[in-house]
Amino acid sequence: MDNKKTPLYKQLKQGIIQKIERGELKPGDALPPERELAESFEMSRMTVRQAISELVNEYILIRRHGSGTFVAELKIPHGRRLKSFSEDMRARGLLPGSKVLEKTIIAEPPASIIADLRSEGKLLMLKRLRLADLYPLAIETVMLPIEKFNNLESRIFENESLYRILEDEYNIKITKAQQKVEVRMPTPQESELLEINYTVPVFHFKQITFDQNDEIFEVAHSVYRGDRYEIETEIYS
Amino acid sequence: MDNKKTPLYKQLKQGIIQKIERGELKPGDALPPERELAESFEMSRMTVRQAISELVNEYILIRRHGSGTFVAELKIPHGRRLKSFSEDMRARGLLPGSKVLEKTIIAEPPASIIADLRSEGKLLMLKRLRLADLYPLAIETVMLPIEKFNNLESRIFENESLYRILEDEYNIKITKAQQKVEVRMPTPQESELLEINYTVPVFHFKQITFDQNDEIFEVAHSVYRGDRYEIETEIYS
DNA sequence: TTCGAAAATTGATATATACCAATCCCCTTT
DNA sequence: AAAGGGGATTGGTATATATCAATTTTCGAA
Repeated sequence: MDNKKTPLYKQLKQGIIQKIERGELKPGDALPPERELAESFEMSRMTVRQAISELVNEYILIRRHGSGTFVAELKIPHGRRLKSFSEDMRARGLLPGSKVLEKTIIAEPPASIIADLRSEGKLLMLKRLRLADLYPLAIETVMLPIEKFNNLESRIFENESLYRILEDEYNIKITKAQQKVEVRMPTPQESELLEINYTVPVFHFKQITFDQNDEIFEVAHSVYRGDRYEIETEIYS
Repeated sequence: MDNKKTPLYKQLKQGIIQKIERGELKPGDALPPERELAESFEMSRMTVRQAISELVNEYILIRRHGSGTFVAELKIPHGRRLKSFSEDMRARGLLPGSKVLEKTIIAEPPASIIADLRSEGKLLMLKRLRLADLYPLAIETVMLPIEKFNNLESRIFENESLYRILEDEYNIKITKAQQKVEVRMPTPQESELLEINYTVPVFHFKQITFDQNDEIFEVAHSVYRGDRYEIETEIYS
């Protein structure tokens, strides 16, 4: 993990996230004190603080002055916070997982995708089976304009959050998404991958995601099992 | 401004916010470079960065490496407004309609509703078929604690907005709602009322609605045809 | 004039240090 | 055993400095 390209504080951040996702750190657990982390990872306390600060901003950790830093309790849905699959699962107390089904470069994207992305270049298509507690929950197909994300395909591994890679490696901050949700019956291929009977309906999410410059950087289609998933939202007038 | 109690970086943060609010800094405008701010406000650059970092996290400023720091473009306040069925239909260019199926007083509400409403009294149950351009689109079941709404049952007529009655006659203002959305197959009764084949899946919305005092005043269940309805949302992080 | 390389500018990462402030915890006193 | 005081622990604020990396600007060569 001593990659010279990735900043130190991001490496620490990743390490902490992994410990949480592996269950080595559970909600309510205390992190080692900042001074201790600094010493054991051989970095300055300021650098440790930068890693922790970002995690606090993402509601993953909580700081208590004089007391310590703790893994955040799983909470009621964060209003309408935009969540990645991993965050969503964690918030529901489930272990997120992922299995890459397809990773392809599409030279000539279909017209509907071009219209959504407002760009005509080549696409990276990433199709993943999403797991919750090791059982299939969703099929997610993400399409990204390849020219914006150099060498992205080689950085994608199983069980790693795509959004985190985009944020940490390409400095993309997700700010907004437009989403349409339909309900329909699964295709034969979908019901096989999701391991459901053909009589179980599915959610079909169609999402367009915007970065901090209000540019579209992703079009995603997700198909969720209707028998094991429900949407929770809080709406304001 | 040299208040010894408030941290330096917060003072700077406040100052920047005020300049934006007064219009001295407009969306798209560049802030002075960090080194310059540090010098003119007589603080270290790290302190300046802390102030700016918090504003970046709040999407008030945007940093561009090598270029500068800028005031963020205005966000659209809220993508997800709480809409009544009528508003929702009109926004989609459809003519809303309504047909009362049942209007009953329930003396002994089921446990699940008591838990949601946090009140044990009698309920008014109102079950309506919702129409879009005169065709059935949804079945909506609303439950209200009768003691809060004296004589409400006699004021409900066809094709009148329940929310409007509550607001005008009982001074209830809707502020917030929690919603869960499931997908499932319709019951025989539902498919008959909605005039759909038994193979067409439906959305099932379960909503708890809060008034201006954060008190729950309504529990609603709605079943929407999956072949003629889709959810559209805009999500922010 | 146009292209491209070099320089300047600006934010990003990282270290070392100092002291303040809230909380915790142990030990003394009652 | 309970209450209180006071030091130890832990996060919070602030400075000074150095170097890297992305972008913009400048300016010379073609």
